[in-house]
Amino acid sequence: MRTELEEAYGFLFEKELIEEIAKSGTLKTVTAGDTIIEIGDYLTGMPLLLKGAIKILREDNDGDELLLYFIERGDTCAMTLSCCLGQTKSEIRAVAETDTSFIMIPIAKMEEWTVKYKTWRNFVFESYHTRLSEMLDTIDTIAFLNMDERLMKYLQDKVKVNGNENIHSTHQEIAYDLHTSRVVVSRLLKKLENEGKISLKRNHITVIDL
Amino acid sequence: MRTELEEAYGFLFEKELIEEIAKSGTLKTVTAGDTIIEIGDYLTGMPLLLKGAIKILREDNDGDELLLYFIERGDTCAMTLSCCLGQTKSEIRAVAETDTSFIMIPIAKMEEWTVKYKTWRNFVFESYHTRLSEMLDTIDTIAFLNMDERLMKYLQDKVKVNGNENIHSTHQEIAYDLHTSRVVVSRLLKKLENEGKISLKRNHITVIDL
DNA sequence: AGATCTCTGTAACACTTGTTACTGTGGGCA
DNA sequence: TGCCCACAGTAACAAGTGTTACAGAGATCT
Repeated sequence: MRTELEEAYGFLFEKELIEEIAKSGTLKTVTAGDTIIEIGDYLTGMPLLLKGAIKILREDNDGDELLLYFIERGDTCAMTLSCCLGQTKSEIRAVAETDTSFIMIPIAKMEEWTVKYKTWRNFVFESYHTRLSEMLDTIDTIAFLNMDERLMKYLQDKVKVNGNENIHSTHQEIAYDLHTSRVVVSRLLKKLENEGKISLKRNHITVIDL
Repeated sequence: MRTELEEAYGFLFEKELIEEIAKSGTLKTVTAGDTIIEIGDYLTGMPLLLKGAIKILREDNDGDELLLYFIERGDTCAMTLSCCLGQTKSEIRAVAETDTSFIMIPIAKMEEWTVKYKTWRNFVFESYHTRLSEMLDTIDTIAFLNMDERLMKYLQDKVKVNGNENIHSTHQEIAYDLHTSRVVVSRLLKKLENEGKISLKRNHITVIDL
């Protein structure tokens, strides 16, 4: 854990803070597909991502889902942060996109470090900033783009966070993330394939050139 | 200014902090319709709303607009906050919804107070929290609701921030905020009128019961 | 191999939203 | 008063997306 912590956050935090994090935090490891946070959960801490990627989902009253964004190494979930500080329930679901490891920081420490370490304070503010930007980006996407463009963006993001042009998803899974129907996804994927941008196989999409 | 400051923030901040705010901040007054922040602006400070309401808009590359949310008394714009701290350009436009007055806080003070006053720190975090919630709400709205439901929500919000059931807007203005076309708005408004929920006059909508 | 199940492809249709075009109307102004 | 202009109402159509239904293809299990 110590090595990974240094690797992902060493350039951000001073030695003593890394030390404190290592001491107070608990290492968690989850495998792809695991639900890390469920909507309505009370959060006991805030996660610092060491390895892997997490996808953050929103759900409406009818159980319809929508992918908000991905979180990667070096990120924390400001939504979580926000929930911790406000002692409110989580408004989002977090699911491991890949095999993932992260450190859980107890709430109490967060406040303490905010006063004690400037680097931590900056990190927290920076996290809020990137999270707000990410949310703006999400809004742009759903407000200004058509479904075919959203799908392309989705595939690009998938390739990026997985570090692999091969996407192992069914059309139905993609449909959930984009909050549309399987048929629509199949239709648009087929179009992309005909344009030579991707290649389709069962349970498996290969991105060629988007 | 002092009185209004006490009124809006007295229950949040201690005497000394209010004092400091009054000393360092500059009072600004704008009239309905004025643009306060333009996309791409570098921000020199962060606004604390005293009176009135501000609407926050997003714009895409084609110049298409979308209303994100309203800010009211006691709020600050976390987006601004975020920009200030990150020293980045504004990603949003802020337009006075009503006649509005606010205090501009210089960036330097923000950092200082963050360390010095717990109440200020909490306020900043709280602002981020409410802003993230607001953004989530916006995402829910555009992702999960149909245009007729979005329109109803919009009218309700308008009534709330203006404190008046009479809305002085043209259909075109509403269409801009909702990122749709004038014809669509007219169509849906007419439907709402037929359902007895609103009454329509030229340049003027009265909300009866939504 | 055959049975079964999940995933994908496709057609046909419905619904919502956006577009174009035209009409009428209310209000201000010469 | 009459003209003009911005605003609102409406129809007809286009485009995008969602829904239903069904067929076939690929994987898995016995």
